[in-house]
Amino acid sequence: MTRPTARVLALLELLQAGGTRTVVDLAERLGVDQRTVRRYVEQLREMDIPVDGVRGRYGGYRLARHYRMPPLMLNDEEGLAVVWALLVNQHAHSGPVTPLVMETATAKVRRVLPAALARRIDAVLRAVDFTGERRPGAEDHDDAEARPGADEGAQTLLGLAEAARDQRPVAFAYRTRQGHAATRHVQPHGIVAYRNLLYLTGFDADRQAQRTYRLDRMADLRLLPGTFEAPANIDPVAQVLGPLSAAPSRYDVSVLIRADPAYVRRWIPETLGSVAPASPPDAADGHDWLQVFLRAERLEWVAGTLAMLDRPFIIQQPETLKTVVLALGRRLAERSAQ
Amino acid sequence: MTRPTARVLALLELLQAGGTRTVVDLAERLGVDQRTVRRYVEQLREMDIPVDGVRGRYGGYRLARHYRMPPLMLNDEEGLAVVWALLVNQHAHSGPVTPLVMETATAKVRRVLPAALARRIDAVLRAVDFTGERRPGAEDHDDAEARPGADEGAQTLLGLAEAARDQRPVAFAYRTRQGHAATRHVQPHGIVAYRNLLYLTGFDADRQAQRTYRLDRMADLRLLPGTFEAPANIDPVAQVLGPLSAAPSRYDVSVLIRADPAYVRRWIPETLGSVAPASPPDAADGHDWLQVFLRAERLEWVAGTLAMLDRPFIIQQPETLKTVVLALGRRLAERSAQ
DNA sequence: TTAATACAGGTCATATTCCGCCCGGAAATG
DNA sequence: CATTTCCGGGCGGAATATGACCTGTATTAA
Repeated sequence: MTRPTARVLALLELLQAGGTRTVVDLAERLGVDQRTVRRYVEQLREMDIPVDGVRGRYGGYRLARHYRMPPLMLNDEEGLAVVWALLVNQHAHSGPVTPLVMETATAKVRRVLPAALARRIDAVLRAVDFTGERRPGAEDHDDAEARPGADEGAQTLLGLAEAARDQRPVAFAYRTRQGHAATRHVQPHGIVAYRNLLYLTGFDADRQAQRTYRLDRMADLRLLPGTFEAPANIDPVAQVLGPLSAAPSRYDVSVLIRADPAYVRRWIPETLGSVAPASPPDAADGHDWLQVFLRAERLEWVAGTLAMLDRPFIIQQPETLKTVVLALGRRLAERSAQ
Repeated sequence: MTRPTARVLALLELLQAGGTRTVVDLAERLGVDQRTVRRYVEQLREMDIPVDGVRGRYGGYRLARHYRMPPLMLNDEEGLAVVWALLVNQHAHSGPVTPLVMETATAKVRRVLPAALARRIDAVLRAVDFTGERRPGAEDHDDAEARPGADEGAQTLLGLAEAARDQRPVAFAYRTRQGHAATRHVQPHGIVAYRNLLYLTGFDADRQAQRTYRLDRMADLRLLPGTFEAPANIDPVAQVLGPLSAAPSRYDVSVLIRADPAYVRRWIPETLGSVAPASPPDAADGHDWLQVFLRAERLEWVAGTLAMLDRPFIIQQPETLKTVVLALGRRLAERSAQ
């Protein structure tokens, strides 16, 4: 019992006995100074063990009653669902928490599962190999970028959600795309999960306008005093998806493509364009043609997609797209000749 | 985690996750020297915590099976991690269990969380909108297909994992790509999660050959009597990825591309090809060029990808690819003229 | 057999931490 | 109001933890 670690553990055991104990009492039993007992309590709290301090006469320290997880009565499928979900997320690393947290959470959950189920699930964990693939779908984002707020991701999400629910304005440091950091004052409306990223929509008090923010670019979230009135008709999803598909300097593209709808859909997600059967301009062959509308930031991307599809197409709009496709065709021809 | 005390307890937590861990692993996780980890183990042993040391290759430290520290409550981040993972999986519907099971599991987990945390997480669930996105990355599979075995997916996975661990042969009904159903007798070796699908690798007793099966096409899994000897060198991952990237009628493609590696990686996943910096053939500009090797089933796909990338490239191999790219370029030019 | 892996543990110089002892403060009780 | 109890800052010296380096040994694969 000469080591601090052992004493902290002993303190935990004392508290686990139940009831409320004063610092004086604890200090005597552990053979250390009262101040040291307080420091130990501090340590336990840092380990997320909820030690309540009751002030005043008849006060003392006590353990919050639900510091142990009650046994989770999950059946086989449910137990697997929980562990599996954690595992997949850990590998994909989407969402607001780090893989490390996923791991400790998995361990804790596993420990409260019924022994028989735990053993079965261990077999699964050992048998299954996850390929090292990254989750695709990051085309729209610069993923190379570091995530400085990754550790506090959970707190940011929890805090924003509560603020939105309670209609309380928030402030946070925001790193813009250019790397500048600045403080934003926002009335949070909703949070949208899209393509493995989280976005906050809200009303920017400084700019007096609706804005969208990426949660992984936020830091130092804090509540501001007061409340706000949430506007009636807000659609956070539309607000997030809108700018992504209908950006300021956008092109409305209209093309006919002779292909299978499902095939086309592999390259043009729903959020970017519509795909519908169409009758061809010349009545030669009566079907197979699709009318595709889409909005794009760059016509080069559209040209590339048309090339990737490698199906007959007819460009209707805009005229410029024809030039871009022609240019791409020439570049390809040229390069292939080398 | 700067305190020694906290680190010792953290080590205990790590060991409680189960399994055997090496000192190197533990030292990295705790951020201390290996010697220090050994000292920590010593401390735990002094506290009568039975830490077994397993020597030799595949050795490591492990907790004696009986010892169980009371499972601590999930903290904010961990609670969020569990619920979030379930939620994401529910929407993406990957893995072996149905969304309905996800839902009941989520409800049960939510109920054991401390009230304060449960309230915070409820706020998150209410605030976050999931866009209706399907998980991308399904290009290789026919996802439209129904999943008849979805309900028993969990049992199939659990059963196969146990069979693989215990080296017991199994039988199951298998629906082939053409829709035929037939019974297979297999010695299960490993399970691989790839692109949201699960694959079993094993030795087909009837065909006397290594085979790969999709778990979502299996039904009526049952154990067969007897055991089998698992071959020494099996690599389930390679066996699953092999046929996908190195198909029978394949092309070895070698190109130089002048672009950013991360940019190229968006279109060429790791499983399909390698990307490495290269010196250009003409020493004109000394950098920026990447040497890309990839294997493809169809050269048209390679040509489309080169078009999509829209960066300067030089085709090295195969000669045929030049023709294909040239043809694509001409088609594009032609179509854009209409 | 040899090589590789991984636990076991000694020693020593140097940080770092821990501890007890101050202190003033805040909250509950009566 | 006084009392009890938690709360936590600061300080200096003692105790401890740490990393670097080293030798040894058990186990397994080739």
